[in-house]
Amino acid sequence: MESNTSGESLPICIRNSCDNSNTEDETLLSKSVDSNIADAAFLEDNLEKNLCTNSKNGRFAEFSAFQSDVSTVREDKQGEQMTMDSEYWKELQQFGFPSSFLADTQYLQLCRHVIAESGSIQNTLENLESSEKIDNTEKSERSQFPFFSDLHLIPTLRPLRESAILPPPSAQRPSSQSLEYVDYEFSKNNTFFANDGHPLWEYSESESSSTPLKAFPFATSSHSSVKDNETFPGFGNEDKQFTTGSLEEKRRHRSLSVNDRTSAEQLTPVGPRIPVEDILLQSHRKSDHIGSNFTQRIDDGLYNHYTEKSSSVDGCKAIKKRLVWTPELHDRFLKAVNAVGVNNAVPKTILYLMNVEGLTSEHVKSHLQKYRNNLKKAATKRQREAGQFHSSASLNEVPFQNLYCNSRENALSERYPQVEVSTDDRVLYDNSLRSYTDQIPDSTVSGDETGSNAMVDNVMELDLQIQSIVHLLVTARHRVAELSMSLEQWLPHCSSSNDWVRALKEHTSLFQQNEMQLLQIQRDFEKQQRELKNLEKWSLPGVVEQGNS
DNA sequence: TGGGAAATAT
DNA sequence: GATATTTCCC
Repeated sequence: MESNTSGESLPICIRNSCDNSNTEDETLLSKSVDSNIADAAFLEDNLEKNLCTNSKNGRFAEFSAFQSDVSTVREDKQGEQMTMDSEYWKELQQFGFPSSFLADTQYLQLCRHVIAESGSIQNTLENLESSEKIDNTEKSERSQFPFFSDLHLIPTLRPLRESAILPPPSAQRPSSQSLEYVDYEFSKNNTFFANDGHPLWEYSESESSSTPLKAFPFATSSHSSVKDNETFPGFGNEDKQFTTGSLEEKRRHRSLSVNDRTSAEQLTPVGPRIPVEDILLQSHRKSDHIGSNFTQRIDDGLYNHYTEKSSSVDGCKAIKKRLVWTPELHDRFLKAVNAVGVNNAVPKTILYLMNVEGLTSEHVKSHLQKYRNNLKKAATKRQREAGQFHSSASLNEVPFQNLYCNSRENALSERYPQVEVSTDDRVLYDNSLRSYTDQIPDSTVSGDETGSNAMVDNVMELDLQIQSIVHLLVTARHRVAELSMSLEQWLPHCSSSNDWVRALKEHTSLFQQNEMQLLQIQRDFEKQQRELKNLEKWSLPGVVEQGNS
């Protein structure tokens, strides 16, 4: 066997031609397995922790009890299989467990599964190593394991999460509540904090799945004092406080006390931390405002560039420099928009919320225009393609589809989809479930949005986490599969026929099967993600591209 | 002021 | 030629 196609013909992932000796190969292989396990363990850990806190918090207190119940009932089935049984999950779901929670749980189990599988491969590998069967000379000829050396594929959870699409802080205001919305930060435990450290919400005790979270209305006391831009309705000019000094401390929570216009609702508090950023100022067109001082601070990095064009005169002529919407700016913009809801977003408000020095409502206006157009475009496109996601049938048990993507298609009809999201867990789950398994009663959506503002956000956050995890899982599994494939190749050269070899082979095929599924999952997943991205961040503005004329 | 669309700049 | 922004109009 060896004679033939030696090294190179060996398919698979040979990424670097290395000439490691076999021992090295083995080591690598072994290491790879180890790291797979570690990765999986890491995932498990995180998930578990997460679930733990949740339940500790009472959010899903009833779950454990329930679960143990169910599991005993289903003792017959094998633990693992049981978890893969979508009926089981449906059942749980009907008991009111939020989808995000169930999904977390499922993934946790998947992780365990991966660990288990990795573990057995490792064992096999160990056997293999100890086995005399492996002839050193034989081994020396093939070095197909080098590729694992540089596979630090598995990213850690955190970075992934960070790169995940941030859920728009949907700002649907709870119609009847006066929760204020603020930029948040996902914390490790179950409390969410605003950027300034103010706790926004946390999982609460309420058992009802519909209101698991508790939002902390800000310390209202504080806001009144806030005064920077004060009631935002008033600020008319763009000259915000140049007194940058204060920014950092700026209370991000400036609540606008109440709404201005539309009576009603909003307490649109704050936008993001409003540090007054720096931007370059542009000299405006002829009508320059206020004199000259446009501070032009170009903050490193952050803000953008007003591309200066006519370098010549500046003050006078209508030199307006073109504002480039950097990702940072756009990000703020999105936050601001989402804080109020696209439908209520108007330049002035956004401008206020963005709190960027030097930005004018005109800038915002046009950007908003573009934004809306993009949303419409995306929505349209989406409708067209509707119905593509559910492919991979086999994955019923992996409900990672997202959430706000297909949920409430209807509501969106009114143009700005993503922001419309105002649902509760249950709804999300129903929707996602529906797409995979049809039927399942539609729960009434619109019902209560009360206090779900924060909850919705939380759900989104959790869903995001799940997405990240799925990603990790897929990657991890993929890696394991890769590993097994190479093992398979190696096997034939090991002329041995022990049980472990057989077992290994079995594992191998198993993994290959899994891999297919996973790929499918991943594909779907990515697709959804793309869609989501489209809806949510349409395209980043000029950003990077540009150059060239 | 805000929305929308034409005009420009990149 | 396609986009991103700015202007112009209502």
